[in-house]
Amino acid sequence: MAERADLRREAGQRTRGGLLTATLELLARKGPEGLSLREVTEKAGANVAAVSYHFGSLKALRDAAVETALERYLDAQLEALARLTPDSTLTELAVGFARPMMQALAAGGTELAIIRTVARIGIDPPAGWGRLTGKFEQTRTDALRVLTARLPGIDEQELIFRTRCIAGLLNWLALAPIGAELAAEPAERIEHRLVPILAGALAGQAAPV
Amino acid sequence: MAERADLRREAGQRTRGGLLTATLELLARKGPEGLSLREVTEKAGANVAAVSYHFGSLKALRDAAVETALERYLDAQLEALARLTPDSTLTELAVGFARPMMQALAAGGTELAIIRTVARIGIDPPAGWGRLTGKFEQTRTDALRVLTARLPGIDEQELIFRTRCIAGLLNWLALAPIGAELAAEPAERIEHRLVPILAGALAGQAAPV
DNA sequence: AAAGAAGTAAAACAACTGTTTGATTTTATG
DNA sequence: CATAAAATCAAACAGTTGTTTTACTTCTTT
Repeated sequence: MAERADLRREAGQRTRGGLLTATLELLARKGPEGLSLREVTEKAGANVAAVSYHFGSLKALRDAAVETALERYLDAQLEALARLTPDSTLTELAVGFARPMMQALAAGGTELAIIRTVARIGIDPPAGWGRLTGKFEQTRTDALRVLTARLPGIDEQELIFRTRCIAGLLNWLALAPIGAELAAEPAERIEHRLVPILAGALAGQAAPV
Repeated sequence: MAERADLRREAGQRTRGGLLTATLELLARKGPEGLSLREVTEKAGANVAAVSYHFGSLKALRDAAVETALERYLDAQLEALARLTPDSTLTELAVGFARPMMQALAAGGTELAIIRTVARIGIDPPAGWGRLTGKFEQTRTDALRVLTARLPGIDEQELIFRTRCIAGLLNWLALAPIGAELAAEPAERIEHRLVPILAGALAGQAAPV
């Protein structure tokens, strides 16, 4: 029977998925280097051989988990940026960048694990971003459309740099203790505090006040 | 003879110091978790037992290296902030924060290793900052003096948060590839690009433009 | 010159790492 | 029901980890 075959496959995919989520959480906590085979399998309730069986190696499992995390985050990011129009403000752009990160920070659990992993690989990026390069660059062009309209006269290269700066700041908040402190507050208040900072960084401040 | 005794001690302190700087560079490259005993000793040209002999354990060596790095960086930071006066501008404050990090980024070598280590422990801070807590808080009060004067009407708690944000951004630049790209440019140009971003983040931008 | 402290060095230690093997169980299909 | 594929499991693999032990050299002091 075909349905029973699917059930069997589901059972197989269950330990496979368990390994992925366990890896995700450990990645977020200890980073790519600190990932241990026994830790992963114990957390997932699976045998050590399951990693070789389902993924081939621990490194392959790690890469798969990282790619999963990055794609989920990029999708959330692109969705938030899709609301931008040609005459969106810098503040709205900042919201588009901050919201996915902040929501995950407030949610905790797997969501938090994902953005932490994304932030970690922002420090030590894997050799090839593979098929996610497109989505990644898409976020940049989305941002650039608003920035060139709101900040004419500033070099496009410079605008890209500022975009990467605020992304870096958000990544830092995902990893460092200050982000955890921030996450204790209600989500809307987080955004209210953070967005002016991001928008200010994007706009820059040339003259001394 | 006393001079000969000193020479002997110098020989002892030489391998001790070699272990420290080797640890520093490896910490900067692989982080606190990725530190390996054999790697350290080979890089320092010392025997594995030297670590136990001089520091007691690898963890103790790591802590000693971290403390050394943090103190050197805090001293540089405090020196830069000491130039601030009651009527310094936000830009000058941003310079005070950015300059030590940027100079080290451009210098490379041990200087770079130090700020990378400092940035890493910003993510995973050791349990007790120990005797460095004072210097650490000093940087915050130095910044606060300028901020409260230039940005009246903003909550002091919020100003501290913004200070930590720009420090986080600088830490991110020390670790992530974007920082390495930035470091390829001449030092004065780096500052010229970075300071407006930091000052803008400190000032914030409340209303949509 | 003898005794002793300070530092170095090679080897062995148990505990861990990721991976593989072979047997066993579970499930789907004939 | 029988057969074969899919999945799980305990056990063992070789390699690495940090630490300790022991012997040895080097230098200082008496």
